[in-house]
Amino acid sequence: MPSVRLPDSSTIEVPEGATAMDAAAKIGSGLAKAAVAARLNGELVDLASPVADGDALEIITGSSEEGLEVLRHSASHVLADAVMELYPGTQLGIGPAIADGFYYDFLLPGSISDSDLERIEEKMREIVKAKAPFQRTELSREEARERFAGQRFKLELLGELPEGEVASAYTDRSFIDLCRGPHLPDTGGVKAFRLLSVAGAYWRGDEQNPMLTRIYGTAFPSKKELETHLERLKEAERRDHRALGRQLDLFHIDDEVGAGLPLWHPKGALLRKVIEDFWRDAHLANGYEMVMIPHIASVDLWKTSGHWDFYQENMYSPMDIEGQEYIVKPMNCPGHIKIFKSRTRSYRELPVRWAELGTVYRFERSGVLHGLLRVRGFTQDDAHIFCRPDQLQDEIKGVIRFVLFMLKTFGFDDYEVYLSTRPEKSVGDDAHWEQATEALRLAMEAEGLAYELDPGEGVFYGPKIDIKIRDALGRAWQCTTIQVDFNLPERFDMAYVGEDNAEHRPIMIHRALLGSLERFIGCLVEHYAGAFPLWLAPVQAVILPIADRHLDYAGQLAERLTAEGLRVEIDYRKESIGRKVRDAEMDKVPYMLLVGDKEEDAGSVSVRSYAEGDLGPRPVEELASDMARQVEEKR
RNA sequence: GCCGGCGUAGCUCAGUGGUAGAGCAGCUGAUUCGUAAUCAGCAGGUCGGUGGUUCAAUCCCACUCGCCGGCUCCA
Repeated sequence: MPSVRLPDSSTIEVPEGATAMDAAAKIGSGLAKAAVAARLNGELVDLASPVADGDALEIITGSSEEGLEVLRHSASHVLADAVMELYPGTQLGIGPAIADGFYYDFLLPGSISDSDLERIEEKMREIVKAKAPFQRTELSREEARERFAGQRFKLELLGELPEGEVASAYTDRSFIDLCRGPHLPDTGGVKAFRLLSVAGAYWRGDEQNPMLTRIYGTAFPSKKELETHLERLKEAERRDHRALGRQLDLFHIDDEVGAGLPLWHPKGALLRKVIEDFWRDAHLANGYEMVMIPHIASVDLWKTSGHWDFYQENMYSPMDIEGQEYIVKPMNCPGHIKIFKSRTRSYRELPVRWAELGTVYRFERSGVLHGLLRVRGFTQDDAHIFCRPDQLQDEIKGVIRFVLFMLKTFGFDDYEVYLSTRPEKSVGDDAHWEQATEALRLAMEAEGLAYELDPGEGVFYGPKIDIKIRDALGRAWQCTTIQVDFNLPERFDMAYVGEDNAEHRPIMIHRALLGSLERFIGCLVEHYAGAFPLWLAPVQAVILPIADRHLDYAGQLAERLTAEGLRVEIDYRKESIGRKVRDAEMDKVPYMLLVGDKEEDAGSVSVRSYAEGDLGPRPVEELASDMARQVEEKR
């Protein structure tokens, strides 16, 4: 009898001609039930695959990452099966599993909307109930072309399949799809699924290609896990910075002002001030100096910098000022370069690190605007470091250390790091690009920062390190960027006088740590779900007098806390204490301070914390110093 | 920009081919209260904008602006 090896290096014997499923059943009926696929000698295969003597076998269940993928991929086939039946004449695109579910792209004869999803789900449930087996067939090119005649996208994919690779198709009921697999044994395994949305998507993500209709859905091994996931999506909605921005009165975006141009309300502006103050202090402490530049500049500057040629699609049209053309700045770098060039620089003064909260304006296509996360006018926490070649590594390392400190202070410890290389539209010679990319790579490795490669995603003048933070819905937003640039110094003919009394070209590092205040605050709001830690909260404590006769004492308390540098408000309204507490809770104020007869007599205050609820009475002095310490520690 | 959806009071949302409602917020008055909504009254909308169809449009159509989910693109 053939025997197969299991992951725990034990072996089991199976009958001649047994499949992976048979082996799973032999291990245990529970496992057989949960099994979705198998890994046979390292390769992911269907459970129907035969096993041979000496094979290494691992049973994949829906609870593993790979198992989920198989389940969702099968769900996408069920979706396509349903759509093909409901909308004859549909052209199939592709239908992969993705992070939280799956999608399938179709070119439909007509159009569908969200309201059609129910009908499609209904049909899918029918197909699931039918427990139609997923059947794998391997086809010759010719057979495949025949089977997919009329399916233009499938034929396109087929044509691109490498010669050596076998063309396989999976069928369930009368539905057939070109597919590598593996799949569940039958459609019955797709028990817990939900279609979520319909969206447009270009075939192969290219604007030149036709736009297909993409249907998104998700699937889980059990109904319970599906419910949990749907709950999570709802929770994410509650964290949405656009809703919280309104609720907490932080900002709004006004039609008449313009799309993508946020207006900061007092509380939002205060939050910004706190962040900006911290940012300035941190920069001064880290060897940076502050600079400031104007918001518009002559078109000549942008021609010299290369923006006019390489960045024009993101820039606003020139405005005429006495016959001269000016442009609203999309970046701050040329301004900082001009400051460098305002006099002769010695090698002794390098590196210079010049920082500015620089507001820039960029044209963004209307469809991409998104709350604070994607706007047309924003303030970058920008800085440019001009250094000698021998200083480059240390400077990049310093920036990496600095940014990790900043992100940590704001409570972000979950982020993704990318190294973006030369894009198609770019300036400069290959040697410099190579050198710059290498410098970034080495610095990250020296700092022990794990990263992924993002080929072709650099800026036109240089490669970059990007750090992305996720929003409530799990979408990653680029915040931090660190860019090495040999090109702008050359375009502007920058120089410093070296030890040898000759002129040398400085290297430039562009970097934004938070990215832009707008995007960063958008992420921050979602990160904390609007309940900011004490040091960031626009209103840190609200004093709630029980009755009007306690207003004097409330005033004294406010004065005492304000003297400590704390941001305090008094709720003067003639409302019940329950009401005042509720409203403060809704505003997510970190501390609610109740004062009544008892407190006034004892010189104390009853503390209710947003995070912990009723904390009981405390002496005023103790509270004041405790709060001040928390702020000091950025908690 | 593209695909699909949406736009009614400050907010959340009902509603109809015969020019509109609720709750909350707001204002006024009463209540002075102990940890998530005291009670009552009042006020508030050229139904996103423009044009068209119609005796009549918030509702139907076209265009436009904005928003939402994606795609493409980005801090």
